[in-house]
Amino acid sequence: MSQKVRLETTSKSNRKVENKVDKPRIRLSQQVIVATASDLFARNGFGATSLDAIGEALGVTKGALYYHIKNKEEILKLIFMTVLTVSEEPLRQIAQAELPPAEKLRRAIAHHVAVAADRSPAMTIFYREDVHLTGPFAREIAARKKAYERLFEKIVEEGITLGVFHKEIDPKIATFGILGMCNWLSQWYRPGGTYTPQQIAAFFNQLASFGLALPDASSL
Amino acid sequence: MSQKVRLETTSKSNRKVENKVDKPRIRLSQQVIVATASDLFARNGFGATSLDAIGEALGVTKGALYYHIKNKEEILKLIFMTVLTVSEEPLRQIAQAELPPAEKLRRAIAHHVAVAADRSPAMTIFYREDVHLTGPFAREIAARKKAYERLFEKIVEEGITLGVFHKEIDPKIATFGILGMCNWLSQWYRPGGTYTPQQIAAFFNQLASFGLALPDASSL
Amino acid sequence: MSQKVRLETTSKSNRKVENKVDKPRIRLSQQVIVATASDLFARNGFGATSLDAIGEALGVTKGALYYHIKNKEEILKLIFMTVLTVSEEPLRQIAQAELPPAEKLRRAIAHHVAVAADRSPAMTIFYREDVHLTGPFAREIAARKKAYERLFEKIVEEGITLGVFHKEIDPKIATFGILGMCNWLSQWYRPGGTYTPQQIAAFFNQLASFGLALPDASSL
Amino acid sequence: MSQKVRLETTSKSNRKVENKVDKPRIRLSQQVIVATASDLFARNGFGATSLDAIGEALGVTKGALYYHIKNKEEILKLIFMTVLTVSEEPLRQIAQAELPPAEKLRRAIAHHVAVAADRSPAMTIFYREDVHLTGPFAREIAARKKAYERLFEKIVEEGITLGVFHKEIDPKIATFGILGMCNWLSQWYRPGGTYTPQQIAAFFNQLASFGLALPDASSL
DNA sequence: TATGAATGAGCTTTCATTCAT
DNA sequence: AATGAATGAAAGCTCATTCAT
Repeated sequence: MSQKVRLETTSKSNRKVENKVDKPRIRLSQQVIVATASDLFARNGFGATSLDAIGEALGVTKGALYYHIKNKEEILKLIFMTVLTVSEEPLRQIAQAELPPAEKLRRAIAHHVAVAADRSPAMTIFYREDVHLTGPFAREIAARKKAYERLFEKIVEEGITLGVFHKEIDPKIATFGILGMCNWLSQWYRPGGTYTPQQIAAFFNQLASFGLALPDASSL
Repeated sequence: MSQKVRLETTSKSNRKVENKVDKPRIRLSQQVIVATASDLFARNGFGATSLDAIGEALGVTKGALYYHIKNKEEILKLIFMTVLTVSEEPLRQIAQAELPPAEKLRRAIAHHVAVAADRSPAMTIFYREDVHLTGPFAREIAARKKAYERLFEKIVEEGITLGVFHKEIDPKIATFGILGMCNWLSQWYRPGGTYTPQQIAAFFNQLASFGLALPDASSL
Repeated sequence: MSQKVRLETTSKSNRKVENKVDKPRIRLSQQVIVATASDLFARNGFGATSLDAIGEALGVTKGALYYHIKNKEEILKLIFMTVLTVSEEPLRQIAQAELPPAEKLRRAIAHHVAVAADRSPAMTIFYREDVHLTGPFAREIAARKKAYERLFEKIVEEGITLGVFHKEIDPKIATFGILGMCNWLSQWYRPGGTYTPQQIAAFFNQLASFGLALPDASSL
Repeated sequence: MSQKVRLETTSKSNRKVENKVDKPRIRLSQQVIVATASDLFARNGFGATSLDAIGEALGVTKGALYYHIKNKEEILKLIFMTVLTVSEEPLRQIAQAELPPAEKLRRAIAHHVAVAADRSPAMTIFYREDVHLTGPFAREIAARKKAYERLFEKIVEEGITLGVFHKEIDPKIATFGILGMCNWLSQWYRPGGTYTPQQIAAFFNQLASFGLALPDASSL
């Protein structure tokens, strides 16, 4: 008469218990959280990823996350910071180096493609979820993003000034074109595909430097 | 003497009243809703845009929206359909035309840039919010997106086959590069900027066809 | 470029248009509304039946309904009134008639079964949706329902007083039992089933009057 | 001097505080929720009972409920399961026992009345709110309800076959009659009334077995 | 450190009702 | 008489955040 009734619908608590079994139970930390969240944000979107989901993926309750992060937006901020951290310095080095512009461009593309390829989820988020940043941080990111683009642009300008790049193409537009080419990776690149990031970078450099058209195709 | 005290109680109601004044009060319809929603989705993201916000932007209650649309996702679907509708057919025409590949490529780029510039918010949404589509519609969109890319790719392949395009660049990667170049517009293009979409398209065609490097830059 | 995009999801307005075709377009009136609503309320519940649904079933917009009824609750009220109107008077006649109690009971059961069978939806609503009545009307219905039961009860009491019914069974409980037996029809009766309402009434009278047990089953 | 100003900002919070005083503040759990919801559903109907109302009755926010239940329908499902769980097994035992049919019937009625009286709100819901069940669960309940009725029916058939029950009454109709008699309890039974469930069951058995009419009322 | 439990704000959606046309 | 359109209130549900344990 007072028998417990149990529905077949796995209740919330049940689900948690079951999952705990197969989770590796890695030591929780900001880094681990950010890494896991990156994957989820990239796959499902920032807004559509709940802290519950992140916690579940990590084998902890969402409450535990707050021990390591201030709030959800902080995770996003950390992702943006990561992207900039790994991107900025190397490009600055390349831009400042004593090299011919064509070589600079080649290296810049290689660098950018490399980052985009091996930080794929973070990169996806970087260019998709910027609307969710607010306040001064949003402005900082926007500024640094612009600065990054400017470094690229300068390489192009340098090439034009030195007379090795076509001066008919506006350097800003060219830069946007090349960056777009690279950033678009996040829409289609999957690790383990036909080509390595290095090969892709080589193709892109070929395209950006010499174009598709064969030089002797004079009649075109 | 009997001064009215004004509290900081978020003057939501006030705001509404004020807004009504300057709203054109356009006749509500599916099209108008989709247009307004496009702007908001592009600016703030699909998930972060509430129906309340769309209603407010239109000067109606959110309830009124439901007289014209089935639900929030339908708005998104309509945006996706719009993008495909205006994109597909023209590209198909170009791809099938009796033209040299280089000219096809030039036209394809011009077409794609025109659409991306013309329908900037819709395009932004198209490539950013696809995660929010579900079910068969999501699959349909994915398939048609792929088909669109394939049309582009075929132009490149044709150029290679006919011996007018470099055969060193993988056609798939080249396509992704060119499409990325164009699609990236949605991240930086603003109507009324320095260049018209036509000029931008010309630059991109120049870049994709001949590259930045001057042909006589033999020492590279 | 400004082509209209149309989704395959039949929009609200579309649906309406399509339906209008096959509707007989009966002259709208309170009676017709109540009849249609009865079916829907009985099938789906009062709360789960929208005025939209009623309108659709009638081939008109819900707004049109308000020309004939004050509001949704009035429809419910009318249904309750109908049930009482067709039930009360005949039972009163039977109760007051100059007949032996057993015959009165037989007729009362026949009457009640007949009403329950041929006003099946209304009856279902009568005993299921009373919670949705409010105010004085709710009280009135409750009172008349009780009065109806009382008429039945009096027949039983009369039988006991006259020494033709078992005095061991409390007349109130017996009445509830018999009424329950009949009212339960609304849960299982479907027109066109194995038995006619008359036959069912006969079975019920047999059961209520003589029971299942055979009289000579003395050893039981 | 620096008095805090208190505005008349809809004292919602106040109201809550007041309520909290007289609420027992029982430990929240699925069981408690289901119990409270049963009362409210029975009294006001499933559709007309909001989760807000359930929460208020329990002294918690509606959000808190979702920690323990998946959604509103799950509460309903649990109620249905409870009814079946406490009903089925005992009746099965009775039906299978080595007993004369009349005794089986007596016990079956006693069992059914006991459950209906004991779980009055749940029983009310069981027979009133089945329209709100959907999908496979709805089908399962319907099937088990039918199976339960079938058990009853078999007892009647057995009595007829063994020659101890009237063969003039269709066993299916008799079963519906008897079950209706019992189920109707939920419409009028209140704990602490004149009779105990056991007494009511005895009356019903008397009625169903021997009827109201005195055997020597030969002239009927 | 982590959990279980709860809050409160916000969201999408539904719907009875109203009203200009 | 009837429609199209809109309102506003309420509902179910989700989720970031908090906090006692």
